[in-house]
Amino acid sequence: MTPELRLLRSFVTISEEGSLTRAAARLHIAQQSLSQQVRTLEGQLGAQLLERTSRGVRLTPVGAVLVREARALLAHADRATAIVQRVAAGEEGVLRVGFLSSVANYMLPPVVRAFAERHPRVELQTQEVPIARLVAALRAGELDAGLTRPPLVDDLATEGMLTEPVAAVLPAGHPLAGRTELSLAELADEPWVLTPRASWPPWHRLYDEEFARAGFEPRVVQRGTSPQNLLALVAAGVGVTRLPLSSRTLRDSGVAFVPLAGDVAKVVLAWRAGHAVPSLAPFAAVVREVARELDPVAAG
Amino acid sequence: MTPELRLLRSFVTISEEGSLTRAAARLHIAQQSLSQQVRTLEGQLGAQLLERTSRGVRLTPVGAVLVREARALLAHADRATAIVQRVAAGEEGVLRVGFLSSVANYMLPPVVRAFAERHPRVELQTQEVPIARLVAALRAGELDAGLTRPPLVDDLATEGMLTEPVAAVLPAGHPLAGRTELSLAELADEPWVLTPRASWPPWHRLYDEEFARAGFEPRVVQRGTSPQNLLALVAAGVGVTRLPLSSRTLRDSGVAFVPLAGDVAKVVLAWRAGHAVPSLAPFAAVVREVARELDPVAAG
DNA sequence: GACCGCCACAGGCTGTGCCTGTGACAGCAT
DNA sequence: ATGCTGTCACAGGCACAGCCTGTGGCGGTC
Repeated sequence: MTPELRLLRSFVTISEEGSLTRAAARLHIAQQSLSQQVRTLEGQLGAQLLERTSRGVRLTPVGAVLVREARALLAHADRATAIVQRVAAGEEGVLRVGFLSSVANYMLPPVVRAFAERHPRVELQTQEVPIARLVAALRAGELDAGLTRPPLVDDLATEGMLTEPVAAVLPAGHPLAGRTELSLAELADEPWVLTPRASWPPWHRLYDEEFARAGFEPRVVQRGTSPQNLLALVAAGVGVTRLPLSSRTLRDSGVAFVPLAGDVAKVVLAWRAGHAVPSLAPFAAVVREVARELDPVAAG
Repeated sequence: MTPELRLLRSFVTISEEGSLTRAAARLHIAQQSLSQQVRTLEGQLGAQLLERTSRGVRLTPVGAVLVREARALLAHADRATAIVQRVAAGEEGVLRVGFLSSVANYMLPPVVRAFAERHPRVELQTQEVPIARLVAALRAGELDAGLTRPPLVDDLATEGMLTEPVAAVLPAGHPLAGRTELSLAELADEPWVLTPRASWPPWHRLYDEEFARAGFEPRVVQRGTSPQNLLALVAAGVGVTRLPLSSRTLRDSGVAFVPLAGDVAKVVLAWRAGHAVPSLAPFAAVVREVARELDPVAAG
């Protein structure tokens, strides 16, 4: 029968004090209770642990071994609870974060670097995932958080991290490519390339509203599944599209980015509502900070 | 606050069963009690450990870490109690045994060999010590046992291990050296060499009685502190002495051993009364066995 | 829509483990 | 010698931790 840690702790104290009376005082219990604890311990281990004298107690050989083992075990227990508490505090463990391509391209490197510096004991596992898979993985608990773009779904909680300008993307030689700014309405008659509606319906419902507000319904000549894909189609002259200005870095030739006046895109941190893992809070703090550095005005 | 092992054991069971109800059944307690234990655990660690669903429970990330740590800790605890119990059973540990010279010369090697074979996990520390130091070391707890010769003192417990013949030891050319047997009385007029009375008074009081029974008081011409010493004096022709027959092996020239009819010497295992260490019992068993092999008739 | 299995809440009981009071014993000083 | 002071052990009483039973809400399933 394995004794409880409490009994072991008492016994170690007794061995340190060499006296039940003094040990009891240190443990804030009565000497009689401690005497009883020792008897329990001796019963559980089936061996005499103390030699009782009229001037205190002395360890028997078995008692000495028990003290040695108990010390090690108690130290182990303290270490174990410390680990658990660090994990609970989000200071240690694993955090799995999915990034949307159009967010990863400029936020992933600084976020990873800053987080590794701030929280070296947390292993940050990142991956670039399409929106539908990201949402599914969050819901299934396969990812702990995602840096993505709204709108999402009700059962995911979100926190806005960044608001950034949106640009029209035109083939390099397009008549409007030289403009410093455009309104969406000016692109009413252009052929459009957009992502497939099925890739993430909530986005497309938002697009529908925005196009409707601009007074037209875009003529979609082709669908592309990723920003890179869309940029390639634009560069090939298939049509125009609309992307966050930061997507500029994804392609350096054949396309022109012209800011769309008043048009903004948000980046949010998303996680399963009610299932925030402990290290999510520190992570969110780091992302907020990185966002501030990327654009001190627009962040938040 | 460090949880008790009982709570950790319960939690590991819960993680194995994935359900409070089933785990409670396995632990032979009510589901409600187990639920309460988990709440206690969560309170002590300051973190949610389980995700309660309508179809069981699932570990939170912190809970998973706790299970991992708890498993390791519980295994450690089991190992520790096993060690203590082995020590308590005398199957492991250290045993310090003092041997008298006149016992060590023929018993130490077979005892050490047999004990090492029988109890490989007990470290047997042996040393050859004069009788007075042996008794003092036993009383002080510096030795756990001694293989020695009676009489000793009241506060040492003893168990007879061997009874062996005693011989007169004569210089090689002595007129009686050719005899196959002698009585003590026949040596009444010889010059004697014996150990100093102060080396161990109880022995000398016994010698006094025995010499008195033989009808004389020996004329001691010189004192020698060890069997080897006495043998050297006899070989030098200084006088005769009396030793266990087994002391023959201590010197192979210049002396003759002639058995003394009816005279026997005992070897006893001695230890501090009431302070027998656990591995003493196995040790005594081995000594008994070795004694039987040394002399199947006289042992005991 | 009723049933079944899950977990949580509430209240009562029991036994573990605490306390106080007391005794035996050894060492020490008077 | 004889009390005095320290030690630990024994015995009895009490309180609360931790168990039980009864009950309710909630999701999934038939």
